[in-house]
Amino acid sequence: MNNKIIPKAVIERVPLYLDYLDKLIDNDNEMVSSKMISQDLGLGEVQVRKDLNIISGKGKPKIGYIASDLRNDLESLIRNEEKTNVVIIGAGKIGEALANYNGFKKYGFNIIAVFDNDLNKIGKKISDKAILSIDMLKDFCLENDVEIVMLAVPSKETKNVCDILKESRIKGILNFTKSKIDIQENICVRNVDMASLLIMLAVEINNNLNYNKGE
Amino acid sequence: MNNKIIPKAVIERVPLYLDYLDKLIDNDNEMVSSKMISQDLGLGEVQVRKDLNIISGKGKPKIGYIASDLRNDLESLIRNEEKTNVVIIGAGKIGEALANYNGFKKYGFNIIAVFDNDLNKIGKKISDKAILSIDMLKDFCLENDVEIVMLAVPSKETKNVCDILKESRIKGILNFTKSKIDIQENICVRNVDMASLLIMLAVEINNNLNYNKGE
DNA sequence: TAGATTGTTAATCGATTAACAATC
DNA sequence: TAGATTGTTAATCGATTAACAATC
Repeated sequence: MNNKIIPKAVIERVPLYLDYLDKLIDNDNEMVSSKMISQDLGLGEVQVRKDLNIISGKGKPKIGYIASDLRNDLESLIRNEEKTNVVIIGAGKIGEALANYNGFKKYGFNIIAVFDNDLNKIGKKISDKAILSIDMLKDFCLENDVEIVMLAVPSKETKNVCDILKESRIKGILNFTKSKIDIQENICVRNVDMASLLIMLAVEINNNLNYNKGE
Repeated sequence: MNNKIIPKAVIERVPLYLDYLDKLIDNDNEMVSSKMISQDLGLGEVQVRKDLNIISGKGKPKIGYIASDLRNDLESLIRNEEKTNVVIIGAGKIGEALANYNGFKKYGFNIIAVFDNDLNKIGKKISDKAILSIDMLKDFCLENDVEIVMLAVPSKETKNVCDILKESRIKGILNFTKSKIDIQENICVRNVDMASLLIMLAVEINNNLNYNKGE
């Protein structure tokens, strides 16, 4: 269907648009225009127009977009299936926070299990999600069509887990470990590192300060 | 001193370099070249050379960089003071995960307290850090020179907290809430949203798949 | 028709990459 | 000196913005 490749810069803004539309639809707004969105989100008007055109392209001059249609097009960008199955690997602090977080469901992400190798944790639950043994990871993924893995294990475990994942037919990894993921097999990887986020903020702050002090 | 403005794209790579140098120094390597770094991190050679030149500029032809000097220059990008004081606001799942995470210290970030408005939590501790009442937030920040705030409260609380923060002389906010932070006052904001990260990964996956199916 | 909003084409800006000159 | 690595200048690429034509 939609076989245009979507520029990376646009992808970064998809969650923003989705969220905005959700609120709009909740408030019973039927129509929406690029101008509205751009103003409310603080983005450029042309930028939004261009983004929406790439993503949906169903805008009508003078009228704008039908909010629910636009939402659908944004959503179909995220997944083809009814639901996207996700598992969390690592039942430590981060894994637990992820399992408890309930903002994923709304976008069709279904967290169906948590994996760990700690015998004290296996068998227990985190907010309704069973903690299973890493030994079952591969079979579980294959049987349940798991598409995405959130990886939150200690760094030294990363390699082992990745070896298992290679054979688990998953499509993407959200990597919360410090280790670089070295997987070919056409698996998408996005790294999330709390310390990095803090560092980037700090550098921006210092830049900002130096700049304001005058050149 | 270093009053060059550092491009955003370079800032994104600073944590990567820092981490790489840490490992290198741990293994007693004294010297390092752009080529080494670019190969190990999978980046372009010229890109690394240019980045390091902007960040440090102390490279010597034929020799390369002194690893520890380079590390220092990267670190001085992060902060001018000895330590950067940080507080966490919100002692929920995310706040807790952040407080427990101990990867911040290494880069000079000092998490000195957690704030919440839940009387059941105030007075307790999360891994050594006291949970204090939000009422004390402003004074605490002023007295302790808090530079950065990690904000992990329920969305509806965001506005209130921001009003307090405006008067707390902080310089940056790492925003884990869904709400847009509307603060002028020269405060840097970086938004972190778990759902967004997952969405971006999912879009990339679908893009990738469509692309591979041939145009 | 007139006005508002769309999509598109061209210009600008910033980041990456390629080519090369400088130097320990 | 020759070789390796640096920093810099110019070319390319991608994203944003500005200007405008198309249309409900």
